[in-house]
Amino acid sequence: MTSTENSFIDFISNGHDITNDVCKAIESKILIKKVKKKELLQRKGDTNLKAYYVKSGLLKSYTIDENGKEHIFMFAPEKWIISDINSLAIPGGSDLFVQAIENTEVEVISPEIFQLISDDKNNSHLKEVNKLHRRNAVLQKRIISLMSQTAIERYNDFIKTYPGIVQRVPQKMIASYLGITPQALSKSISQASAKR
Amino acid sequence: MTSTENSFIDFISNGHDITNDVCKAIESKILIKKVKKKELLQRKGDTNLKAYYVKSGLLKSYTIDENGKEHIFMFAPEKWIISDINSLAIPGGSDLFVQAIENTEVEVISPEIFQLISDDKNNSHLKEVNKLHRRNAVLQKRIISLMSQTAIERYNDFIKTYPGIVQRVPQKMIASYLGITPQALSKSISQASAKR
DNA sequence: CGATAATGTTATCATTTGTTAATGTTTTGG
DNA sequence: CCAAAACATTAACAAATGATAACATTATCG
Repeated sequence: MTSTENSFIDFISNGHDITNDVCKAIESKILIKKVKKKELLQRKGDTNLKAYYVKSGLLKSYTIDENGKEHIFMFAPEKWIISDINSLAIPGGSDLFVQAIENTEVEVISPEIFQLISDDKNNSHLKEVNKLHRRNAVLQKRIISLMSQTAIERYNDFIKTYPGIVQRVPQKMIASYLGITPQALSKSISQASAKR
Repeated sequence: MTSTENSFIDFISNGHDITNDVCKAIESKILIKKVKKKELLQRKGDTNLKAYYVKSGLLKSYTIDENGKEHIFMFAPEKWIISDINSLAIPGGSDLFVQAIENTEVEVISPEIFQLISDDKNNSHLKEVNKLHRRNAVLQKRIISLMSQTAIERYNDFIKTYPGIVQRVPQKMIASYLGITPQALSKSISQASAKR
């Protein structure tokens, strides 16, 4: 990855050997989309799942439980990919909503594009698998964190894990990400700073 | 998968087109290991990571937090694969311990075996990726569950997700999986049954 | 079998987090 | 700039969960 990476092709080219043919085939299928703040890219239950490479702006993926409460699954700032492609392998469509927090420009990546990459014999598939493993590891860490840490501890970890995001999203979203109410987070933060 | 699947080869052959050569190469590298109850297959921090296909018995993977409390990440009964192969992509070695709950027979799968599968051009790599996506989806569901459900709700889900396991593991392990103390689970269960 | 360890239950009290509501502040968009 | 919406904070009380301890039950293994 160069420091100027700003496209899905750059993103996956990192460490991959992608043939020029495949590269062009992919580029021809990638769609650029601009979404405004609060606009939805994907709804829970959607079956035509896509992935989104964020060129600029900020997205979130989240679920809404039976009580109508929102739970953010992840944030995706510039150069991140957000998707619920998982759900391709699962009946019932997407579990998640994807919505723009800021005005955002994304590259829309359809499942067929992943297919192209996988079909490219010159490409080292291990890299793709490796990325899935990394994602897996992130999820694993988060589960363990949810089971073993208190909300304020998770908050402090969050700040380290997503530097800069705290400044860009309302605190209630961070609470949602942490799995607690905005009130509880506000309380925790003020108590924690009072101790110092 | 046939209903008599009882090996890693059977497991990955499901839906894959594996050449006979690769198949034999894999088989020659798979090691069968018997572990007794409470025996450790892997320790936190281990760098020579393996995956384990469970032929019989029952394994758990777990972490131990700063307070010495155990948090179970997953259970693996017969025909499941347990691994922290994720951590291959992450510095610092494994996050998890893997230990036998019952006397267990496993096939030890080293990373090079995954390499063999990935290098087999006749094999549809998408299937491998698909499995990772499924695993991903499971983790995702669990995170959402941890954020949005109460302990007793997670317990009821657990019973559905892992039928039969409730009978095979001590309740305190289920508590650990759910992210609560054994006492809290005992309380929750008795309260829930009292309401009926 | 019998001693020991492991597990499950119950109880009490503390802590964390949730719920609801009120209020003040900030942001947004016309 | 102004009105409305979104957000943050605080408070009082409820509910869930944790910590600790005591005790009962069950499993293990020599």
